[in-house]
This record gives sequence, C-alpha cells and structure tokens, in this order.
Amino acid sequence: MKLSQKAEAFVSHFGEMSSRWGFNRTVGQILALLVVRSSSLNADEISQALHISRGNVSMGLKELQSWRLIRLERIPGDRKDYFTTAGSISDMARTVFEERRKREIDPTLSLLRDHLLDTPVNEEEEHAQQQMAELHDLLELLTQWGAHLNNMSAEQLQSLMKLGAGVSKMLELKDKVVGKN
Amino acid sequence: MKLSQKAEAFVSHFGEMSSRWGFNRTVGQILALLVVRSSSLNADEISQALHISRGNVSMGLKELQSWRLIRLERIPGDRKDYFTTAGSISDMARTVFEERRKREIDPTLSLLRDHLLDTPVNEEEEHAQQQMAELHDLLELLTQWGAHLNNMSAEQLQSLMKLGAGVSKMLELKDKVVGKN
DNA sequence: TTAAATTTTCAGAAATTTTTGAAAATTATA
DNA sequence: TATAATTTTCAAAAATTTCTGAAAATTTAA
Repeated sequence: MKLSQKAEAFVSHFGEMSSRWGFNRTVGQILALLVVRSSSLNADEISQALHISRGNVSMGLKELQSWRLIRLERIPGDRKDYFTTAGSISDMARTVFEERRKREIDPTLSLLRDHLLDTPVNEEEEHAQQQMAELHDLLELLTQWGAHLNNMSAEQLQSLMKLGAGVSKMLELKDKVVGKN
Repeated sequence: MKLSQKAEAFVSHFGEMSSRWGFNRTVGQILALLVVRSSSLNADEISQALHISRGNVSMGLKELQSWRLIRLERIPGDRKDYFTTAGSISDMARTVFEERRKREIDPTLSLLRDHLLDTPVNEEEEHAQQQMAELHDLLELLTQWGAHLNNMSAEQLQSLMKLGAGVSKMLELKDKVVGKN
C-alpha cells in the first residue's frame, strides 16, 4: 500500500483541513484515502498507508460510519472488513451537509425556540429576544434552503446555477406579475 | 455587568457550540455577549461578565475583529475601547460565510486546481483525478451559489425561499421553453 | 514631556483532544 | 467446541489548544 506523490499530498491536505471541517486529522486522512483509492481497503492497509496505529484507524472508521460517509464491504474468502466511500462525491457532500446541520444548527435552533417562548421583562431582555428571533429566523431560512437544495438533482442544481444572477431578475418579474407577496 | 438568566444561557450555549463553528469557547462567548447586549462593552466588562482573564479577552476581541464580526467604538471622555457587533445578525452571517469560505474552501480549491493540471500516468491516478475533478466542480458550484445568495437582499432571499419547491418546477418550465441548457 | 490608564504580548500552566498499544471482546474457521 | 484472526476498547502518553497573569508596549491626558 504505497501512495503516489499526488495521493499523498491530497490526503495530507485533507488531514490539515479536517479540523476546520469538523473532524480530526486522522478521520480526515482516512476519508481522503478512501476517496482517492479506487478499491476498498482494510484497516491494516489504512494503518500502514497513513502511519497511524491500528486502534486509531478503528476509531476513525467508526466515526466515519457514524457520519454515514463510508460503508463496510466483505470480500469472499477474506476475514477482514473492507471499507469504501458511501457513494459519489456529491452524495457525500449531501450527507456532510445534513450531518453538520444536525450537529451545528439544530441544537441552537432548539435553544432559541425555547427562549423565544418567554416574555421579556425589561428593555435589555427585549433587545436580547429581538436578536435571538432574528438569528432563529435566519437559521430556519438557511436550513430550509439547504433541505431544498439537497433534494434537487445535480442537474437541477447546475441548471439553477447557470441561471445565476438571473434568479434575482426572475424574482422581480414574478413579483411584478403575481404582486409583491 | 450582570447577565440575566437567559443571556447567561445563550452565551454559554454559544460557548459550547463555538468549536463546531470554527472558533474557541471564549471567542464564541464574547460574540454571543455582544450580540445579546444592546450597548457596547469594554474589555473589563467582558472579562467580568464571562469570568475570563483580561488577556484572553484581548485575544478574543482581536480574533473577532479579524473575522470582521465586531467593531471598536470610542466613547467621548472615556479612554477605554468599546466593542459592538458589526451590523445585524444577517450582516454577520454573511461575513461568517465569506470568511469560512476563505478558510475552509479556498485552500482546497487551490490544491485541487494544481493537481488537475497534471496528467495521470496510470489507472489509479486516473481515478484519483476523476474524484478530485468532481470535488473541485462541486466546491466551485457551492462557492458560486454562496456568492449569489450573499449578494441577494434579505427580502429577495425570503422571496426565493417562499418559492420553495416551486423552484424546481420553474426550472423544468424554463428547460421546456428555452430547451435543455 | 511625564505619568497614569489601557491594551497587547507571550511564557508557562491548565485543559482538552488525539494517539498509541496492549488487553479484552468479538467473529470466523477448522 | 477450541483456536486463530480480527476488531474494539480504553488507560495512559503525547500533542495540541486554550487560558492566565504579569511584564512590556502603547495610548491618552495632564
């Protein structure tokens, strides 16, 4: 299991970026490795390729499974577990979005909703609640957007994208025709 | 500088979430505090309110300034620096998106572009490059999307959102009329 | 100027996260 | 079943990140 120069660089870059993307270095490297290799790999191969301990690989694989980014495969006549990415790059992107929404947005939305039930008792709380309401509405808008985009096919997305700035124009038109909501 | 029960909870939640959002606990708490308070605060007030050292506050404020999320204000007759959030919640959200794109996406896009210039020398590299190309195109699509959305007014966004699933329908219609892209 | 007020820096301490590797648990085969 | 192969767990070590607080630097006012 030797990595080409290029694969090496890709994997290592992913390792560096991974903390910004919500997982730790090893997890990022394992994922990058599986993305870049065409065949599935077992834990020992991963351990060797990345120079990390067997136990660490085991934990990393579990984490990636909890993200639903990789899947286990068995090869007949081989006792080892083999792993590959779960779907195409864009499948994985969708999964990451959904999973990050759950971890990064949902808890905050839920907290905000709770707070918005209370009645503010003074100026200061009035202002606080105002801000929280704004944040709440924004996060909700974003998650709904995300859900819509997630449900669109890659082609539709492309198509919408090509419309580009035209989207705004189209909206104006619609507003003119239908009447500003 | 005493915080209400509610403000306290909000600030503390932000502190917990902040590592998932790309900054450390103190930075998250300082931001939350400034979001929730209606008047600007100086470093000592922040330090007291959050029970963190003066030096830590100084570093946190610098970090938040580098994110362009807060701005400094001077109060006539007072030597201290005072800080408030830079704009509304949605202004800040735009800034965070842009800043995160710079930190989380741009470096990867640039690495991928480099790799895509090379010619693969075997099956394995062929596959690797295929994957990288897919990732590259996806990231580019996403950043373009982000840029568009960022340029739209809050009202336009709302309006587009209200269209909801209708967007796809509209696209189909457009494809029918204009001919598939 | 000078001195007081304020902010910043940064070395070391504390806290947190990641990693290792050996033992325990599980799974597959004979 | 017994045993060999494999995976998982987890305590302790290593690495990294965050935080403190005192000293240095900067800014402001007298």
